[in-house]
Amino acid sequence: MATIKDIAKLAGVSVTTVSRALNGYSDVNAKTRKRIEEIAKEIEYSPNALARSLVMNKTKTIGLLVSGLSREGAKDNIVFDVLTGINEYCGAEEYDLVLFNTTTSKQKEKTYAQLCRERRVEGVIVQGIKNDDPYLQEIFDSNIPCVLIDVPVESETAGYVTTDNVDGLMKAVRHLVELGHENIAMMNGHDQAFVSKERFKGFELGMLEAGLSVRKEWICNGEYSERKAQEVALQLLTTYPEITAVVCASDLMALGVVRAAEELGRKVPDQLSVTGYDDITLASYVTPALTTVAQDWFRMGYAAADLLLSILQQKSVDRVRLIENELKIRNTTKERV
Amino acid sequence: MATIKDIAKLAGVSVTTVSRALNGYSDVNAKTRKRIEEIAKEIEYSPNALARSLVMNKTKTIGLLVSGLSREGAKDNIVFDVLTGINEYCGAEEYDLVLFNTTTSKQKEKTYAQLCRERRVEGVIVQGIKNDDPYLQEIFDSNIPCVLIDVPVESETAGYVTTDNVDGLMKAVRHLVELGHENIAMMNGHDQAFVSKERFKGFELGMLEAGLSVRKEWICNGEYSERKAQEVALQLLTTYPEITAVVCASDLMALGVVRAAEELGRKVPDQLSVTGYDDITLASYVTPALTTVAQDWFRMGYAAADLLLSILQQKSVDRVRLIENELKIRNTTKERV
DNA sequence: TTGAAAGCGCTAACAC
DNA sequence: GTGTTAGCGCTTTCAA
Repeated sequence: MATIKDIAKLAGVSVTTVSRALNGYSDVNAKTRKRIEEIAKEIEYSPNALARSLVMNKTKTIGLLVSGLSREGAKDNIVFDVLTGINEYCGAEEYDLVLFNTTTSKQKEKTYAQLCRERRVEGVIVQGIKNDDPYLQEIFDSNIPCVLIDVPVESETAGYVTTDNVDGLMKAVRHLVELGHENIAMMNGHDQAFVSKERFKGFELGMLEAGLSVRKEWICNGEYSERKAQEVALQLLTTYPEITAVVCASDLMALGVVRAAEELGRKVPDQLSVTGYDDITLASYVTPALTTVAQDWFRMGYAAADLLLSILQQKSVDRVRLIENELKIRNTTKERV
Repeated sequence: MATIKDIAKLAGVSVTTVSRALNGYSDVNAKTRKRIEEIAKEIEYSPNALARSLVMNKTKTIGLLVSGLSREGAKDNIVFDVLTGINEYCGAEEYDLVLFNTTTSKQKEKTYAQLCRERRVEGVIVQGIKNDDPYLQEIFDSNIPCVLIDVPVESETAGYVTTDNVDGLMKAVRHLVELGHENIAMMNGHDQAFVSKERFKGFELGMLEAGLSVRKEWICNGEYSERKAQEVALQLLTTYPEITAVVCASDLMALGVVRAAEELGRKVPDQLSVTGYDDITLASYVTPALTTVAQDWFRMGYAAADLLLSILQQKSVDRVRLIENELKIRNTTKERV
């Protein structure tokens, strides 16, 4: 593979001159530069990014730590959308992305900081990490520039992007209340997620606002899983048939709840209203189409990359980016009869 | 950031010894090794992969060239699934993945080979590239180890993974024929894809096998797009109401066809049978659930990584990997009335 | 405008 | 077992 040395030899100049010529420095004779450029093209020279990074101490690379990169993650297109957003922004800024490979088994061998330092990534975007992931503490402790999706971490070198989950869930509750519902249950995810807590807060606030009481037995955890939510909802709706609406913390769980209702012979939305959260692709394709709080995952990814690069450039920007959400009313919610 | 030099100084040995100790060579005194390892841990040393790669001429990195990494690609979870499969295999083999950023605008500035050589990736996996993409020729010409998904390229350094698309489509046709259909149309994708040609071949063969004639006017192109397919199908079914079944080259297009049928007041599957291809997540969630030819994208990604690493290790394995497909009979196909 | 030389952090002959 | 030395391909003082 051709190096600047080869070019230097062929052009009869020093490597210094070649380096300068190719990097667009002004103090190079026009003719020399031209000759060097020609030779470079001819011998198909491409700069060795490794060598350059080594000496410049900059890699133009950012790391991606993705927890949901598993077979299951395909159903909600969230991870994918975020990735696309990141990719879009980084592409424009000439940054490359490296996907860190972090199976749980591997986490024991290598710490987060090791992972980052080895590859000398300039910063990291973290997605889908749970509150109890050992890496999270490390992210806190290390001072590697980092942006998290939906996990609140703020520091000199870290920030996060999220949506207003409290408000998002309130929108869902309000909608249900407007439709006359009073016996509203909530299917939350699990406790290891920041967003779960926020969404629950939104539920409480929404109910409070409407003068409705929150019944503890009507709050369940579906582990963000369709199957689990279905199971739990079956139980819930059997025990408390007076429930007329269920707000869910994810679309997948909402799908599970709808299924449970069907199992019990309760038509959605006529005999049960259900709302989701996320607006995954499935939400609008399924029958009945899900009423849900839409999050723009692409924009979140895009914003995350933007924020990270700002941090890298030492810009003193706000460390948190809030992306808007929006209630999409479709066919799983209806007036209480 | 700590280097082996630092360790060497602290341990009072040479950098060579440190290097050897940390890399598990046998010719290091046990005590020396222990001391070195302790110091390394203490000062939080992590090896600089850049420096190592530079001298070893091996990066343990493979490049990913993904065309469908766009907002649209989220609907079919194909890209994501393949990525997951690749990630899974590479993780186990300690390879990292770098996502090449290739917006079309950027392709003009940087050639494929440049992209790869700059980052010194050991090999590349290419997904979603169209026949008319300028990069494809470059992939041919360069001798960078490469594995393509669904594009037949075979050489010393290149291979591909695909499914038997001819057979896959024949399965769909056979199924329809068994249900008594004779007036079968095909909604193909576009001409820039290898798989389109194969699937069309399968259609012809399937029809031939059943003693049915292929009518040219009944073959259309939906550009692998839901909307376009719907548009085209509307036209087709209006002009030729005698058509009782449509086989599609993708699920998304099948969805479009179903929609077109609905528009025309024709119930699927009662008054029109439709088959898809891919078995994307939507396929089984939509109502009616799509009868489709399932491809295991995860396995394809996994196999691609496996094949690429084999090529890298100079193994003289077969350059093509064929993954099985399977007809999933669901609710968009029914006996002709 | 150009070149010599040093050095980024690491590995690997080779010598001791 | 351990150290010396050279060198991977590049950028960057500093001097000419």
